[in-house]
Amino acid sequence: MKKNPTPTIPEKHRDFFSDVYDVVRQIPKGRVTSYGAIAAFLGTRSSSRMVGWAMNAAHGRIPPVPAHRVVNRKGLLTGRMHFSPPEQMEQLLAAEGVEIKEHTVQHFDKHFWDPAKELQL
DNA sequence: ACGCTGACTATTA
DNA sequence: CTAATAGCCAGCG
Repeated sequence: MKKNPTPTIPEKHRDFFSDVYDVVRQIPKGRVTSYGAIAAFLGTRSSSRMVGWAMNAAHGRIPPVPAHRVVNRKGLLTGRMHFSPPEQMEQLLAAEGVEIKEHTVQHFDKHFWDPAKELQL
């Protein structure tokens, strides 16, 4: 245990970053997850926005963070506009076997990967 | 210091 | 199903 995951007192939000990146990097190929799932796994369920914020800082990070595998709870690739070419995100997902239509993950529940259930600690 | 914005989600109508 | 509202918190003008 790192410390109390209190959302109001992230003494070192850096831990939050590390945790987010660690989880995202463990997403299996061809799977996707949501910001809320990661946030809930970290204990900051309500701070799902902070996950996206962490993702924004994930660019240029090594080892690389597969941020393209993280979408919102509807399966919509809301973060596509933050990639070099916005279409890169769905392109990467498509290359991993994830069907994308109208910037949205098809069969989202099927490709969904929940760290709290699959990773389990 | 104050208000607005944003890679979000859950609840309520 | 959609629309509006609240909660969340770092960053920026």
